Amino acid sequence: MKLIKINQAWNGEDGCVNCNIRKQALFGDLTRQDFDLLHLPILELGLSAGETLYHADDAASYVYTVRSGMIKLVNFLPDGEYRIVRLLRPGDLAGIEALNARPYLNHAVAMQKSEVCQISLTEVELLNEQTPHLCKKLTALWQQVQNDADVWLGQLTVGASGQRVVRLLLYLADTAGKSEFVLPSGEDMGAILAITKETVSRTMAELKRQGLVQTESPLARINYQGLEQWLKCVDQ
Amino acid sequence: MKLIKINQAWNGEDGCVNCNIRKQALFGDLTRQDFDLLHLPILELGLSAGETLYHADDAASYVYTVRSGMIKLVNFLPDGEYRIVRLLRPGDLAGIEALNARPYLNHAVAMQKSEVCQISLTEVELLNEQTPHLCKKLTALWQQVQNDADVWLGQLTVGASGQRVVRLLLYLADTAGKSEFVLPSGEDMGAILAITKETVSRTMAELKRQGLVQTESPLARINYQGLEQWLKCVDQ
DNA sequence: GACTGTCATTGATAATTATCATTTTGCGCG
DNA sequence: CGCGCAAAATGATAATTATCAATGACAGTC
Repeated sequence: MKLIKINQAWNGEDGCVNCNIRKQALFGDLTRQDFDLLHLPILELGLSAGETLYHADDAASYVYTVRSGMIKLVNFLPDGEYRIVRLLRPGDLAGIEALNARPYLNHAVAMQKSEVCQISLTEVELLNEQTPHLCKKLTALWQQVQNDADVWLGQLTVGASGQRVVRLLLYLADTAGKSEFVLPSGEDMGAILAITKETVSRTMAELKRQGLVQTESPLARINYQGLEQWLKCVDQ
Repeated sequence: MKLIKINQAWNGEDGCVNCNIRKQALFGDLTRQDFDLLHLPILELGLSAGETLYHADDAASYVYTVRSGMIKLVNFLPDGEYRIVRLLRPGDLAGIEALNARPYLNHAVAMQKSEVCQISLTEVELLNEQTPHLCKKLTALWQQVQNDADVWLGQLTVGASGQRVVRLLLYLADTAGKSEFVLPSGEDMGAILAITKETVSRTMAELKRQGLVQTESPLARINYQGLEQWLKCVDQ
């Protein structure tokens, strides 16, 4: 984990005011005056792929706004297996459950080179008392948590393995905003879909053979409509 | 759905002040003064088993605090199958996602005879602006959403069918606070665990044979520690 | 009390997926 | 440029689970 820079929260060309994802993120609704209430500068951190942002049950002091890349939230099972319960994209907030002095629920690990802003929990709680602008955004971020859980439970852990893989590809394309995106490792895809990496590999191979997916090193490009069609046709 | 009574929010013997689950519920932290800000009385509704509280995508005007019984949140899949994504117990809030003018995400259906309090969304939003006491509770309720999603994704949709059934039984005992509770139908258990009702039935039969579970009409009594042991031993 | 529909149970079989083993590929690093 | 490691791909087999079908239990109704 590497310190990239320190933002003087509002001012300066690298301040929040110029942040390209601020609108969607925690501080999206704050005014100039609100920012003046912040006591500490905001640290921006760089993570390389595989690096851990925090561990479950860590005493939590920060939440993190994802600026770029992708962070996975991981649960470890008693038997050593692991399961990915959520993927965080730019604009998402990691560690939101730490509000009200709760521990982190999961491990947060970067899946790619990523950047996050580290925000002190006490600052968030103070701000939340002194301005009403944070509350709405927090609610929206909580709704996002529920939304994601809904997709996970309703689509990604149901049905045949092929359907799950295809739905995941569509989901990744949706969140990336385009049909080209960084493809998670086979093991990670398995941990998301609750199937083995071998089954993932076989399904991906089949989809490539059908020309619906192309991979190039870490990137995948998918035929979005083709995969949607595939979902409808198969249904088996 | 049947109107049971109308609570004058604070006053009276049937008011919120005397509610046995208020401490954990949405209004748990409100003061006498806060209640005076409420304009409308609170309706208490009775649901019989199988009755629908609201549908996904309904224009949402209310949230509901569960007072007794159990409510399931259901998603329907394109192919007609359904999936239960959460179970709501006394103290839980149904329709929390409707804050900020969002539609309901799921269908809410009573699994047993249940009672809920109907709370107007506009009242919640007004209260939230005028007193800080609601915000903390709301956060706690959101955390509960995430917590449940975590359990669902991390334990109930992973591993062999037997493990899933056992983990669900332990979960139901935990939320009921005792080892005796109303057992969902086989189909519902399947919809929670993403397995078929037949597989559920076979597993339950085996557990009964081993004396770890007893059923009596709608109730089940489990040997909690025995099932925990079973989980450890099996691991297969 | 017979009827009827719903739900649970159980069996037989087919399909799917996990597991284990092996080979291949790709990539970082000296 | 090759070495070595890790991840992916692939094959063979076993185990699990879904599916289909039939039966049994039970509650509500006329």
